[in-house]
Amino acid sequence: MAAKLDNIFNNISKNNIFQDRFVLQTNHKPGSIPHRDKEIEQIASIMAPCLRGERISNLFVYGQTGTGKTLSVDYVKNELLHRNNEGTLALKIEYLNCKLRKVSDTEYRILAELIKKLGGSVPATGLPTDQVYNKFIELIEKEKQLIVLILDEIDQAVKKISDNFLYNLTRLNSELSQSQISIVGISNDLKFLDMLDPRVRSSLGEEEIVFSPYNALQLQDILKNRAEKAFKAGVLEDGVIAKCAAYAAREHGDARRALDLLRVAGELAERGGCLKVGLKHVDLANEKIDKDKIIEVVENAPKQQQLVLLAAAKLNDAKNEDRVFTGDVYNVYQELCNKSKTEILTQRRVGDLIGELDMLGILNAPVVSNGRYGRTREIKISIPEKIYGRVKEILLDVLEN
DNA sequence: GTCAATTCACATGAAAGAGACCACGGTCTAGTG
DNA sequence: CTAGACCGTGGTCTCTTTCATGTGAATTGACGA
Repeated sequence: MAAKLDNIFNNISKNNIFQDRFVLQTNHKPGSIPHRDKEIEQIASIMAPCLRGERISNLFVYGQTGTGKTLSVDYVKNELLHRNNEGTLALKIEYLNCKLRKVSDTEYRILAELIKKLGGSVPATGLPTDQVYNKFIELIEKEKQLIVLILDEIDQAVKKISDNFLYNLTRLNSELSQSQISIVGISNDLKFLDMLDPRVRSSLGEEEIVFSPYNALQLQDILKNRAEKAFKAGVLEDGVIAKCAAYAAREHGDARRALDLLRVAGELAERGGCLKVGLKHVDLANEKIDKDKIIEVVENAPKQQQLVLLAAAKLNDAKNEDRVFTGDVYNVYQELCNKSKTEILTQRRVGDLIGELDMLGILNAPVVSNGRYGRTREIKISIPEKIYGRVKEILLDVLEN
């Protein structure tokens, strides 16, 4: 055992692969953003008037995940603030990611978070929402200022709440006498604007910018840039970067994914005590990322959801009938609840849980119509063979206690 | 054989309840002068 | 007399239930060739 540990620690302390691992982490902000010059220029020209103290048009930025939206907007934001560093203008640009756990899901919390960012404070709960609005307005009106709110992953927020939250925000200007607000929305969902109320759409989408996905070559470029700083010279074998880029390009050109791949590949190589990062590490990394995601989700899922998944897994194993439907799962689920002395949820709710598992990609549960025999979901497990065992262990563990 | 009506087994929506959490303001209690 | 403990009220949040409505195609049955 001691020898093994020695081995591990030595490998780490030698650290023969990475130079600066942080560069590959997702929260790292690179100094330059390749292949996004045009978009950055657009954003800058739209936001520039705020340097003259004028209200800027509301802006809407679309694009798939990992296409550099957040990064670009953030970059422009910093440039603007930098140019205004003498503080001649009362200009505030606040960034808020609507998807963060603490923020998520409710109008109240988003407002609370905004207030906090603007220097006020608001209790986590317990206040009527309109009072929070008042506080928000009061805070803004305290002095004459220009405020730009950058709302990242705004689609997530609107999906959970309704869009009249956005309506309220856009309308806020009419209630303000001296200050002014602009909104920059960032969304992954291209169809997002269509879902909105027309009134909101017209006022929010005064300007729109679309970020197209990176292609494989651009991804390679980005990776090369970062890899130079992240890895020691010469540890990357030929084709590693190209392969990472290719994998990521397959997934709608997600740069984040590409960087994750590269980082995990590096870590795997390091852990394996290799001196170089090879193609096989990339393959392993690709697998590992998916696996880890699934296992993490399964582990952290609420108990009821785990039981539903276990029920589905049991039916999947039994396989005397090749098609598994919601009703079947519900029956098995009930048995499991009895066994583990858990409260039994209604079928309505279980249906939703199955839907959530489907969204997470753990189940594949499309709605099918069997004509006379009703309409239901046909449920299949979509967990890779290799970790299916692990997942079931986790689930059976849940059943025990 | 053709076509519309029927029917199944849920999906999907909307509304509302339970229980946890929290802020606020009023009241009570103990300590202080 | 005052600061802090305590309590009731009213608000939010999350998860869930209840009630209501929707749905796609296999099946059925009437109809005509």
